[in-house]
Amino acid sequence: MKLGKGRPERRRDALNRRAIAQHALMLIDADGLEALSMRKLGAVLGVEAMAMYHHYRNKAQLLDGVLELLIEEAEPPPASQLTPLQRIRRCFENMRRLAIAHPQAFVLLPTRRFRTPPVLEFYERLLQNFADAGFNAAQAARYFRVLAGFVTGAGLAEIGSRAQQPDATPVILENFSDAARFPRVTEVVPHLRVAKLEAIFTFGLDLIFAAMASELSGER
Amino acid sequence: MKLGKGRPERRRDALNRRAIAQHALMLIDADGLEALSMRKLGAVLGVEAMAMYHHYRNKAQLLDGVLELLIEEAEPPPASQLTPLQRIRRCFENMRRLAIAHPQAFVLLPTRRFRTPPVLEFYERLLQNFADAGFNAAQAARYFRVLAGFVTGAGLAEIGSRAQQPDATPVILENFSDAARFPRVTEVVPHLRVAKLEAIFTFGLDLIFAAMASELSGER
DNA sequence: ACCTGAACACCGTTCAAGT
DNA sequence: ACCTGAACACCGTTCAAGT
Repeated sequence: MKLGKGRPERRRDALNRRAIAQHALMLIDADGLEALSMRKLGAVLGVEAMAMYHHYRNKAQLLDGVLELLIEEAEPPPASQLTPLQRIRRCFENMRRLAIAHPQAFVLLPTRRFRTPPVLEFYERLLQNFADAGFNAAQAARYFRVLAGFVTGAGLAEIGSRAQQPDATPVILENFSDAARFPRVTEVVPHLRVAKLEAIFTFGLDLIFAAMASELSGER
Repeated sequence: MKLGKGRPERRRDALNRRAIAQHALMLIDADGLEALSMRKLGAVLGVEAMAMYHHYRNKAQLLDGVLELLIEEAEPPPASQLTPLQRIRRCFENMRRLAIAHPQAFVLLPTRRFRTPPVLEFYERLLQNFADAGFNAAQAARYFRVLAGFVTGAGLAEIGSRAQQPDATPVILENFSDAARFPRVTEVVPHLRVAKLEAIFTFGLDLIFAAMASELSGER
């Protein structure tokens, strides 16, 4: 039977790399990175676990596929919009949003190396904005590293704050006696509540971008 | 038989929380966080896997025990030494050293919440230095978050760079044709080699500490 | 080319039992 | 109190086989 009328559908739209990665991300969002298994993923996709090995060499490469989906959401605005510095800032603000939107998957961003073409293409576009802004390669490397370090580190910390209650802090103070035992922690913790984290993130970005702007204007 | 002469030794010095965590850290350092298993850890300690459950409720709490060992190595200098700002800086420089000394375990620092007493005590001592420097609680929260974010994020990135070759970069450019395809990445990557990372880290810390000093001197 | 199914060598954790 | 040993419900991945 060729392309006849009532020909049975190919499983469910056939498997492909992107669909597999998308469902993996959904499972991670729902149950956490550790809970992702090839078997559960297969069950969600209506397929045996081993079917995925035709599309990804192993689980590590599947996680690289998930990373590709994440960085898509951090894409800087096109070169036709805003100034280069503003585009760079948008990109890193998008990364913070990523931490909030995918708290369980976000750790892939700072822990997996950039190795697949889509991720390298993203990196290329981001670095082009540094060149457009007027930075040479050494300056771009410095500020990229400082920005990426701050944004990913702050993102992970913010995830810790948001993990449990909506107004949680990254520190767990169990009972009231802790106020006497940890007075400095007790007074600082209210200032690290979820509602205050965006202002702190902005504060950190302002600090770094002020240095970038002043370097570009030759004030150093 | 009570305390007689030739009484057989208690297994091997008896198990305790610290010894278990220390051997867990050794296994993580050797084979990675994912490779740590209760069974392998038991084998190293000459004991069944289940013996550890008498000292830690589960594997997650064991990892909190490993975190306690890590933060010991980041301890700020005592209040009798240096200025408060210098003591804070030393503490975060120690954290970077931690990333290099324990690259496979370092991710525990930004991903696990501060919940056990030894970790909270460390946090209390670190925050006391912010108070000593003259920061109020809101300022301490801001700069702590910015510093911790930058240091942990930069630490994770540096681990990626050091992962493979001694002069590796966090990006993998497979073949020469990539230079044409990713020109900006190609020119920036040499500036992110391992030998340059300490200078970039120092650059980032300088930037943040300059802002802290200027806020303290009332220039804002 | 794409998927299945059995098999291998592992996991964390429970429970009941030993001393 | 501290540890063992069997058992349960899982893992990632290999391999040979199906279509």
